[in-house]
Amino acid sequence: MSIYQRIFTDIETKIISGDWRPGDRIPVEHELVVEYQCSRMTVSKALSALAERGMIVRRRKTGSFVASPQIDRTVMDIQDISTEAELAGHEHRFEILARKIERLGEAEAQQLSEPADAEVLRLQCLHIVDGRPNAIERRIIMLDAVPRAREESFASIPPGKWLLEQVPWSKAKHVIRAVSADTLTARILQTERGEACLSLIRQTWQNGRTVTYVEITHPGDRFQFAGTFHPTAI
Amino acid sequence: MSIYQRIFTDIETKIISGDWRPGDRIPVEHELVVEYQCSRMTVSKALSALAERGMIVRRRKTGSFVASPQIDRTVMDIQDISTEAELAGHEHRFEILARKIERLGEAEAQQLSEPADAEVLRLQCLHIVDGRPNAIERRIIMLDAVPRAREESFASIPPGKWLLEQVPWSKAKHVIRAVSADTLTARILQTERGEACLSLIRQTWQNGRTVTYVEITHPGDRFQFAGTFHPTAI
DNA sequence: GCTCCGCTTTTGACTATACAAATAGATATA
DNA sequence: TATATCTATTTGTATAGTCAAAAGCGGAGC
Repeated sequence: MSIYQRIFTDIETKIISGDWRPGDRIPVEHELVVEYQCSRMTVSKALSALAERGMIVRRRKTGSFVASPQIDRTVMDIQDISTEAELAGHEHRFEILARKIERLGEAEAQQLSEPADAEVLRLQCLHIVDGRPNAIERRIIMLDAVPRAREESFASIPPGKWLLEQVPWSKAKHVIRAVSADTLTARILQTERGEACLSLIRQTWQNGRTVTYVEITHPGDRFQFAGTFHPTAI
Repeated sequence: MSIYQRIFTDIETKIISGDWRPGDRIPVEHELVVEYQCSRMTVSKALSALAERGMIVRRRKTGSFVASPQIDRTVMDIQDISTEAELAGHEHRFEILARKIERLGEAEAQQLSEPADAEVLRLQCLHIVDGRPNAIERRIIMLDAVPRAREESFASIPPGKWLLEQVPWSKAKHVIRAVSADTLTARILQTERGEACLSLIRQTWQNGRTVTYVEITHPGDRFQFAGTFHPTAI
């Protein structure tokens, strides 16, 4: 493994593991030169690669810092709902519909590849944009991975945003599907039973352990994902 | 603009414009050193950046070549349907349901930001995977951008794949939605009217001109998009 | 014909150095 | 006090080289 790859993965590991958190300053190039006994060019190459991936930001004179996670730059701009709505200039609020601590059932445990008796926090949350229901969020938070969730009421901060602050820079897997609204979902989203809904499922890991599993269901007539692929801009 | 940025964008432009096509060999580092009057490191930096973006592949001894387009590495792995099905080990075939040359209507022209009287090839194509309808593809090809489409019957090659060969490395915009199947769509996809369907709309440009506009509608129970975000692997 | 060996080309990784640009913070000036 | 200027730090870009690894190619030997 080359030196710059080692520097890259070492720093990436520290960020992904939560050892270094967003805003933390990472060693300046000169310090890494000493640590790895290599030239500044080599360090610079590793840091530039990290910067291009959006994991760190670099500023002259002040140094390099762990960036704020964006959940996903590779799978379109799927941010947490509240941030997304605010950026688009919409008014966003949310309601916690259900919140309970349980143990994982057999089927779910298998689906998440987690032990069947793991303690989880199960949340149901309704997102309302400009006064209309925009999404229903069904979430499982693994309590052994995020013990602080046990005391969090999510009264003032939506679960997705809260988790981003607690567990930054994790791995995630996404699935996007179209599903028909069942009776309950339709009632909550104030739409028709059978209405086409866009469903985003995301499972998030940190250090190989599942952190959260969430399904976000949007009414098809009020939501879409968009992404522009422009190869330009270096 | 720095030298390596100039090299990067110069080559990118040649690829995006179709000047250099997939498989074409691009000048070796030494030639670019002479052309741009710079050091090899600078050339190497530009070419490595292009390689990391997947636009070129580099091989020792043989040189660097324009890569085959993947449509989109940034917006999940949305390839053309036949390639995708084959990779997953499924049997794929397709039927052209309709093929006619028309002029763009007023509404469509506005939607595509193209002149209202532009000549287009309008296609409707059914994709069948493992014997079941998997997608209906409604496509518009701008004939001034791809004149050769006028003579192509698409009997043996699906339109998406054919276009990839004709117009490699373009810009694209994607929208993913959930829609309810109308009567016609439901009949073609052999599903129920009102059934949730996953719709992918893609508009593709080259040199600022629309090349094609396509809506691919999948039955919700037979299709999903999946993407894993793994920050690892340099 | 076939296999193995060495030559050559091309990329990959790295060093040591240089200068430029940005800018936070200290200092000097009005 | 407010503003302008200087300075030191850190990153950004570039040079001119070295050595290494991969791999195509041709020739020697069988």
